[in-house]
Amino acid sequence: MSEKILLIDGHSILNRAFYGLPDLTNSEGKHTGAVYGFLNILFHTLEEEKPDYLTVAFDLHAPTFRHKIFDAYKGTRKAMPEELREQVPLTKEMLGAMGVNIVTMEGYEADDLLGTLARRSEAQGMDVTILSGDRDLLQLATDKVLIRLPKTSRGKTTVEDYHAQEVLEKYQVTPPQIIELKALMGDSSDNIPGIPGVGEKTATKMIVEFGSIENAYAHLEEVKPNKAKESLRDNYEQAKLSKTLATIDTQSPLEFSYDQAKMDNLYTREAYELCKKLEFKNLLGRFDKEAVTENTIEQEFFTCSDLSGCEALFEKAAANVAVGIALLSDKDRVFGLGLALGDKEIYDIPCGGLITGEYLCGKLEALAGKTLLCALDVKSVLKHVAIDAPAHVFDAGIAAYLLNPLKSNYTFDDMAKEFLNGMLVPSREDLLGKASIEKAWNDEMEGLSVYACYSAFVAFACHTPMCSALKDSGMWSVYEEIEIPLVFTLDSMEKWGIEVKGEELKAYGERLMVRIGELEKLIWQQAGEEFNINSPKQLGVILFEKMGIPGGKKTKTGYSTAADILEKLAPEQPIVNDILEYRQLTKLKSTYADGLGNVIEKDGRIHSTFNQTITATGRISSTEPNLQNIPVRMELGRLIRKVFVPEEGFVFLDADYSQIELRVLAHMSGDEKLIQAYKEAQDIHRLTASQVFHIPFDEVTPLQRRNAKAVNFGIVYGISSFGLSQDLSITRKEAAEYIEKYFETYPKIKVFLDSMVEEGKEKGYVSTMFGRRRPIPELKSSNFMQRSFGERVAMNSPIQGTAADIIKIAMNRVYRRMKEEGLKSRLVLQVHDELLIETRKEEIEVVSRILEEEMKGAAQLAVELEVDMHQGENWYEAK
DNA sequence: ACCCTCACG
DNA sequence: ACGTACGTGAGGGTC
Repeated sequence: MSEKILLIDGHSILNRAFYGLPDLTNSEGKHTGAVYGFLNILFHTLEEEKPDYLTVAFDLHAPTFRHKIFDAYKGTRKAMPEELREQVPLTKEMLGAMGVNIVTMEGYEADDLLGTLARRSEAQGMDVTILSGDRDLLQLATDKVLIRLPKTSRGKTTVEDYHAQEVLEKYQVTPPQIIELKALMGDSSDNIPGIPGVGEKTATKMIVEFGSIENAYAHLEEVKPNKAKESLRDNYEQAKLSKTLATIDTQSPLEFSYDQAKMDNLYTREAYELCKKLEFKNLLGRFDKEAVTENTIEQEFFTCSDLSGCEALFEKAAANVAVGIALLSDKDRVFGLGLALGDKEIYDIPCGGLITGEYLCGKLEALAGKTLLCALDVKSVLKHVAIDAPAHVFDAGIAAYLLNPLKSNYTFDDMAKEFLNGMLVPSREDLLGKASIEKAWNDEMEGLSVYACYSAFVAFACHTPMCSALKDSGMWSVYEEIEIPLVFTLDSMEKWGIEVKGEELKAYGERLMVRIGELEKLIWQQAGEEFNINSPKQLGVILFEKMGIPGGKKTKTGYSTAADILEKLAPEQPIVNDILEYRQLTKLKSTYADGLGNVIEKDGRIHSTFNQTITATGRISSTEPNLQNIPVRMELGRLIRKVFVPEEGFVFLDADYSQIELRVLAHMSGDEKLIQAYKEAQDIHRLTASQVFHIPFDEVTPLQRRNAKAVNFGIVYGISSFGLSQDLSITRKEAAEYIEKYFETYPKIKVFLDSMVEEGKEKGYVSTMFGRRRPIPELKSSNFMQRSFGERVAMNSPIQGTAADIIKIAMNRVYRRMKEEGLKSRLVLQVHDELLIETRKEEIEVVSRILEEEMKGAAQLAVELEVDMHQGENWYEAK
């Protein structure tokens, strides 16, 4: 078999990669997308071609022979965006690091070098493959010279392959005749003039018939159509010039050594380091770890699988100030442990033989009092390891969340990059793909032990820098006094769960189903056809086209059929009311009756997960299932709460803060009038109405009260006249007047809200009373919408976040007191301003007192924190 | 995977 | 002129 050489048109492939792929930047802000794309194309081609020699040709900036014969020639000088230009040297550096042969020559374009090498190699009996994005190269195709043109569209790369035969098939001309075509048609990107009035069709016809421009000129009378004939006659000299310009010089005096072009291992240590620097993590997997990672942390990873070794490790760990731990586990099993004792002592301890999950957890429990246990997610560790001492743990996930609550997840690779001096480590997905821990364990995936080691190491190594960052930003107390104790409070709530009567839930669902069936028939009847009522698309067509209900488009994808829109549009239409009822019932059925039924565990209870690192403001969230959005506003939905019941011998005590956010606002703004209002009245909305509209308290109409209430809400949300007008179905002007009057009544509130926006713009973040921060990058946006959003967020977050801080403090205190006082009652749910306690009947009085004391006493505000409390045999009654 | 709708605070 | 109230999660439809 003959040898093969792969020749690459450097600039042209780089161009393809730049325009075909989304741009990337590394954390230093360097543009790297084109380099990355180039390498991907290179690697793929190498895998397909398996060449013996490899060379990449680049243009130089110096003028070429073409410029000498034609002033206007552009060639490689066409404008290149700065983002791409700066990637050229980077690509060359990368190719250099991989030992790839690069050729350039003054006075010649890359095309000429490729052509020269193609002809020389062909003459030596080699097969040649040229990789380029430029169709001009097709003139070089022969039986032995393959031109490959990668095309990227919509992220997918396909390659067109051309030997001489394929050129003939596609263009009806031979490869050398491609030059004739280009000379006739011209090429605006190279500034090759071509001849006027001749496009692809005419040019092809001419060359197919006459073979060349010269021969066509010789038979000028036969050239058709007339326009082309005249143009060729008038522009013959120009056409010949264009031909010279378009011809690739295959005889350039290039000095070339096949020795240097010989394929060798590209995956060198230098290339690896550069890939790391540029953060091409997906490419790192291509490198042979053993050969390139001599100086990386993975060298310090060891597996310990014998009991005596394990004992020694834990003994050593106990002497440390801190250790990193990563418990490999799922909900009910432990598979192993990652343990980091230092930067150079990182172990994974898989379960097996005498090392059982119980053994490891017992060891960790014993270790907890002696050394600080650092983990990425302490709550998940608590599921297996009985620790109840906040002072014994460090939670890197929570620290990272406080330092930037806007991220969607907190992974160890991100933490390493951010807190360990840009250290690049493989991500969980790099190591395990999409596999769960259980699957990775069962499949004996290699990455699992590496995953354990990295997790433990990053948690360990981040401890010091994260603590410093928390202290520097004034969030240490939020971390230490609120969030870390909360880990244990939430863990306890998750473990207890809440009892749900499955049978009653089922019966409720069946009752809904009867009415849903009726409504479905009714709706279909009125529509005159059967359709999927749950499909907003189909429903839109029925309502707004078939039935001709007036109403415009509202969403990006079509008609809006949201409840508030339908209510405003056609409150009188029977079908609309039926649809709204249908929607309500199907929601109750699918999300609540069925949804909750599916997550009742064997103990008859639902164990939701309370997530501590999700929200931007500091609230917690609840998932699988979400127990923070159980219906309450509508009676039918509210009935679902009857299936949430306490265990035998217990009752529910439900305690909720009364208007906590508005009280927080009163405190933070220091507005005397609002503070005074809270000291005087129970009905703050009525009082607001009376003060804002200058009416005696007793004469406030229900409508005025409703309006005042909406304004109060609006203030907390970061007031805008548009939002308020939407909510109250009034004009924007009227809404603006309400707001203005409100601010006249409570002037310090305006001052406060403005100051929050100001502070946000200045510092880039706003803070709660307790120092929790929320960054607001949108405030710097040049986009009006974005910036306005940022302003509303700046007004809302300190209020919502402070309320979140307060209830978290209360939860921790309630939890601690019930524990310390040896009570059997337990906290089971938190719904932002509400706590639900499953209370032992004989403890009702003491727990009520604890709730009231700790909730009211969680913060000292200028206004009282008022708490409403109810007792019941189920959640419905207790609310 | 993304949108729409709707449940809660 | 832009086109929204703040914060969430789940289910169903659509592509």
